[in-house]
Order: sequence, then structure tokens, then C-alpha cells
Amino acid sequence: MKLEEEIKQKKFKNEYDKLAVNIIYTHGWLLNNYSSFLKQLGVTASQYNILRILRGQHPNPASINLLKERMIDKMSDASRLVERLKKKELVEREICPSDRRQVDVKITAKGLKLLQDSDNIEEQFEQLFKEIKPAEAKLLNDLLDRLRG
Amino acid sequence: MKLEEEIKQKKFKNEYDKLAVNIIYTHGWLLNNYSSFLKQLGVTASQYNILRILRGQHPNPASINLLKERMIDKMSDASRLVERLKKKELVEREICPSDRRQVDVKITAKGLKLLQDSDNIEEQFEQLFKEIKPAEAKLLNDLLDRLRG
DNA sequence: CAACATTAAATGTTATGACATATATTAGGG
DNA sequence: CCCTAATATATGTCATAACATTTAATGTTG
Repeated sequence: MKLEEEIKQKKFKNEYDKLAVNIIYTHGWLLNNYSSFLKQLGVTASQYNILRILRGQHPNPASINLLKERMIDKMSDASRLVERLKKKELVEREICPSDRRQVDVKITAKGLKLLQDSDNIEEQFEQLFKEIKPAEAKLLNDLLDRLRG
Repeated sequence: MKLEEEIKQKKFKNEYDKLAVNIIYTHGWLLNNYSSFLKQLGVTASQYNILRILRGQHPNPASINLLKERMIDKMSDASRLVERLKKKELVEREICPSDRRQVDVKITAKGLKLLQDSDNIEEQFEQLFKEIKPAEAKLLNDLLDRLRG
């Protein structure tokens, strides 16, 4: 639906003004849908992101810094995210022997299983994008990449 | 910069997969920049959004429900957002006489002044979008509107 | 009108992002 | 080797989103 109708705003000053709102609004739309899929798995979007990074490293461990660098959304609270994942037994954490300041974080078998189960959820998720064609998705990606400069 | 480099991910499965990540990432980029402008005004992005809605209603009051409906990001904690804005004396709140369940929220003179001061910040903000042309911004807007179906 | 449903806000809880500060460990310079 | 700087995490605080529950007021129905 047109953004103007969805947030009941009459008109935007210009296309740039609308774009700012549109990005925020579309992000919310996306995350809402995404989260409702993830709820079936019992993890949040941030936690899921961490698990996917850890699977990419597996069987090697990742440090908290590596997780921070690769997180999609923000350089943020990787320490506490890992702590919550550990409570759920989806990751394990131990002090790195070669540098005792670091911690080695690894995904557990239970964590890997959760990601496997998520594969069909990913398929459902991609249905979300059925409104636009692959070429249009690519166009969107290129424009967004350029927007950020 | 290309998303793949920014998050150090080799490759995406397809353009849709990248698009999901790109929207989340671009939202973060936008909000980071936006927030640093708003910090000069002493309000957060959500609080600023509420103030703008209230200015749109002024001199009429808005109910909490109206604020929720029009918030850009989420149907969320309008009650507590208003509470924080009241502490800063940017809004006032009183029980609606005709329906005592509702509250009438209005922007104060101090709140209106803050928004005036923000106008030149808005201009700085639009510099952020200088990488793309107006027609490209419109294309982006149309694609995002269609994406959400 | 009395009992119950509905509605509008407020409140409580948990996870998070943003940010500052603290702590432990390692690295580097003299 | 000792002192200080830099580094990797952890921790504390505040604002927020998401969600459930509670409270107060109004509507509805028999």
C-alpha cells in the first residue's frame, strides 16, 4: 500500500523526505514478519543473526568482536546476546587459551539443529517478497547500496 | 559501499535474500545518522516522531490511540513516550472531558520551538541522500511501496 | 438498572540498542 | 622487568519495542 495511506500522512515535502520514512516503515514491516517466523523457533532476530554467523565459522569459534563486526543491525550488545543464547544452550563460551581477554564462542549441536529447522521457515519468509520480480529486487539492492554512499 | 563488503559476507543466496539484509542494514545506517542530528535537540527519534504528529494536530489534542496509529515505526509505547516528553515539558496531557478513558495530549510552546529549531537540522539531514537523484528516490519509494504489497 | 463486554490507558516484564564506565589481560617503551 | 597504553569483554543505565496484564470508564444487553 502507498505509504501515505498507511501512516495517514497527507503528503511528503519531497521524495527524499518520503524515502527516509519509507525505509523506517519498510524495516518495521519486514522485521514484524520475520519475527513472527522466528517466534516458532524461540529466538529473536538478533539471536538468530548471531547463530547464523556462528554456523558460518563452525567448527571454529568466534570472538565477541567478530560477532560485533558481522552483525547486521548494530555493533551492539554481543556479550549479553551470547549470554542469553547460552542460557538456551544454543551456544557455548569459554576463555580463549591463547589470549585470555577473548572468549571463544561456538554454536552447539542444539543450535545447529535449530538452524536446520529454520530452513523451511526461510522459504516461507521469501514468500514475503513475491510482489516484486528478481530484477526489481536487484534494482532495489543497487539503489540502497548507492544511497549509503 | 556494497553490502557484502560492509558486513563481510561472501555472497547471498539470491537478490531477495540480500534485500532482506539490505533493508535492515540501510535502516540502521539511516537511524544512526538521524539520531546524531536529533541528539542536538535532546530528543530521540521516536520522541521526535510523536512531536511531529502533535504539531500536525495542533491546536487540537491527540489521544494516545491516534499517536499509536500514526507512529512510523511501531504501534508501541505511546503512553511512556508521552510521559518522557512531559518530563521535558514538550507536551502536556490531561484527561479528556468527554470520555474520561482517553487523554488529550498537546504539544507545548517549548515543543513547537524545538521543532522550529529542527528545521535546519532537517536540511543537514537531507544531505545524506545526495548520492541518489530525485528520480531514483522516487523509484526507490515506488519499489518499497510495492514490496509491502 | 445490573452484569458483562469493550475500549483506552497504564503498568510490568523481557530483549535490545546506545552509550559510558569498569575490569582483566596483553603489548610496548624505556 | 616495570609502567602505561591498548585491547577484549563485562557491566550499568536509559530509552525503546513487543507483549501480556491490569485498571478505569463506557457501552450493551437482558
